[in-house]
Amino acid sequence: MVVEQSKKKTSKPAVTIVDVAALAGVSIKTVSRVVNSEPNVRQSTRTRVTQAISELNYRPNTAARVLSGKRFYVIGLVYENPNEFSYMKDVLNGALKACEAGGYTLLLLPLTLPNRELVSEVRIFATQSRLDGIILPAPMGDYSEINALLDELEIPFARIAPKTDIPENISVVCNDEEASYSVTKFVIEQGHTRIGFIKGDPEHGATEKRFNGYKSALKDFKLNYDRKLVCDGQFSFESGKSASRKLFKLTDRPTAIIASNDDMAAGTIYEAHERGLNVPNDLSVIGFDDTPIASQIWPPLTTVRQPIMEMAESVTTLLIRKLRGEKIELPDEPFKCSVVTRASTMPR
Amino acid sequence: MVVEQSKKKTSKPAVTIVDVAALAGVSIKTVSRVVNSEPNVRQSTRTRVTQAISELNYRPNTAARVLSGKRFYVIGLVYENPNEFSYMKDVLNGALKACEAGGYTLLLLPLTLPNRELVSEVRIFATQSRLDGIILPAPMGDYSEINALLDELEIPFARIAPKTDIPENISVVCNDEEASYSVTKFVIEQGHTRIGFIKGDPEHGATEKRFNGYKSALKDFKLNYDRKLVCDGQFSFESGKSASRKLFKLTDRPTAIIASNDDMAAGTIYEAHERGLNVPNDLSVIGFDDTPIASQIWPPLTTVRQPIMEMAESVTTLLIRKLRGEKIELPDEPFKCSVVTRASTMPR
DNA sequence: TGATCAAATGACAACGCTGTCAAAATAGGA
DNA sequence: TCCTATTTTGACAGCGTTGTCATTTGATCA
Repeated sequence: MVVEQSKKKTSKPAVTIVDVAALAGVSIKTVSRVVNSEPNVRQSTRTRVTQAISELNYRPNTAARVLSGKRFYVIGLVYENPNEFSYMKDVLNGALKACEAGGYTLLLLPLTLPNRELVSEVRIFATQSRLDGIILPAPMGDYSEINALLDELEIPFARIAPKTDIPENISVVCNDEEASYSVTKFVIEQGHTRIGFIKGDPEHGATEKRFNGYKSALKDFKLNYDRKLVCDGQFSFESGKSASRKLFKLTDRPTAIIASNDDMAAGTIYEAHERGLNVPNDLSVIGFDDTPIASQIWPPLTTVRQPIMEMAESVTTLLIRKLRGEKIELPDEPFKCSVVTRASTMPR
Repeated sequence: MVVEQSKKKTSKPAVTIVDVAALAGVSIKTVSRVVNSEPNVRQSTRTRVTQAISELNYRPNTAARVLSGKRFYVIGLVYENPNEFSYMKDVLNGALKACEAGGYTLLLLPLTLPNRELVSEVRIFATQSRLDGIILPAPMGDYSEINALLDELEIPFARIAPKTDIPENISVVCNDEEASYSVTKFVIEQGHTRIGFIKGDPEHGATEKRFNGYKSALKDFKLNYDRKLVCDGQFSFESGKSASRKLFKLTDRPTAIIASNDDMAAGTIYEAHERGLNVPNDLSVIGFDDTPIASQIWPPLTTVRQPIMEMAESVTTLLIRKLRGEKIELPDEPFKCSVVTRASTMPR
């Protein structure tokens, strides 16, 4: 018995707009109108076309759309390629979700900072990749050269957690200051009076807000603001180590340290171990962001969780809507952070 | 005062194949031949065209190519969306680099495991996203249903660190077994004789190899293989905690524990802290992968570094070459891992 | 009832490239 | 030198969609 092996590429003849038009009994242009939610199509016609589309399981050919129209159906995500990816992981997942829902493709441009080629890298990306819009997670949203460049190229962009304000620009923020206030209040209520604070990278929008929350909580609870208790950091583990080292050297050292993110808090705990300080008995430590490391070190960190993924999804959706020419209204309420209490803090 | 808003999009007239053809004094088809490295173009002609291309800074319009030809210039990356992203971050960066170099776009499909919709999710992705090939990082490369599906759809795929072997299939591995042997040998030479081992997720190809390296080192150095010293894990922090908990309960508990990845090693250290065991004085702990957490916990982990990014880049490049129809030869040498010694281990 | 106007629909070119196939150029051999 | 075989090049038709503009339909009003 001879078995005939088919070598032919079983190319299923993809469903095109022509098939839909034929089934619905209209012209392809009308199908196009329905697909793109354009006006001036009678409701009955629209229904007929919609039915044909779902019956045939039709999906527009992106290449043809791009070639014909002036959109690319691509959104770029320009980000600092971090050592610790958890923040970006959430951004990525949120943006991906929104892109998928909106029929867009997400294109990535990881960058290393600091970077003197920053603007030209973004320029090449923006011009060569044929994209419609760009998402700028912190701290990318605060480089005025990049903003100016994208304005020049007339590429709409949206920002996550920016520091600066740009009128009309799409952005999402969360209530960093309020959250920082809450967590500081929590520490104060646990009886601490000498509370150290490690600031983040000054490029990030969150840095100042978190610091302000700390200060106003101190003020409200009538605690002295001691400048010696505040150190600069850059959000990195290493910077957390060196900042906390300074704090430990103080004659009257703090009994609690609030670090502006989890990596720096981890650095603080590391350094405490090195000096034989027990966390939380000798020192309470607080972080921000609730990254995986927060629950994987010992002791696990009391920290502040931000809904990054939701923020990224929301801002991407807004950008897509804008690209579609829809009327959008910028969100007025910031997203809400929440305090996560774990074993790195205890009453004094 | 009325401000007139310009609505015009300053559309720069993109360079097309026609422009190049005109400048080079040939037909567009010949330009196409040169761009696609097709044969049967005289060297002198080829040079002329190449010059025109670089002079005009011409880049082919992907949409037009896709619409016209039968390639999509898209590669999919199907991965398990992990809690700890560092492995995937390296995979992502490597794949991105190769895609950029090869003129391909990378499309992401994060999946949650276990997932009963696994195959249908991949099917939708593969059929609806119009892609040419797929990268499957571990453990995605070892689901035979997915392999079968992609074969059925005739979509070439390449795998990173697979467990199983598929003839002709593109894949990269590293010398896990050898590395595991080395690190076990290192621990033995430090004087440890009771060495615990926490296995990884059985779905991962690395799991068995790492375990085998441990066993053969014990054998070569005439140490007893004690089954009670071996626990199962799933590569997660939590599984590391519960596995080490079992090991700590043994009457003759191990003085060193090798965990099959850093997360489980971190879990082991966490659990040691909880029980008042000092690492490394009372217990040496070893991880695998050299993820960020390895150097951010206290004590920092002795671990094994894998060149994931290079592996991902290499396998992606191979896939692209295959898609281009080039003759490729599968790598015969595995990538090399290296032992990174830090403070979580000490001589006994 | 017809005239007028807006809404709904359709015909068709264009987008930039590759595949097909025919034509031109070149090489090789008698 | 001419003829044939081979290499090199070009003309042109799609690919599936959207934009433009013309045409048809339907609604409104005199």
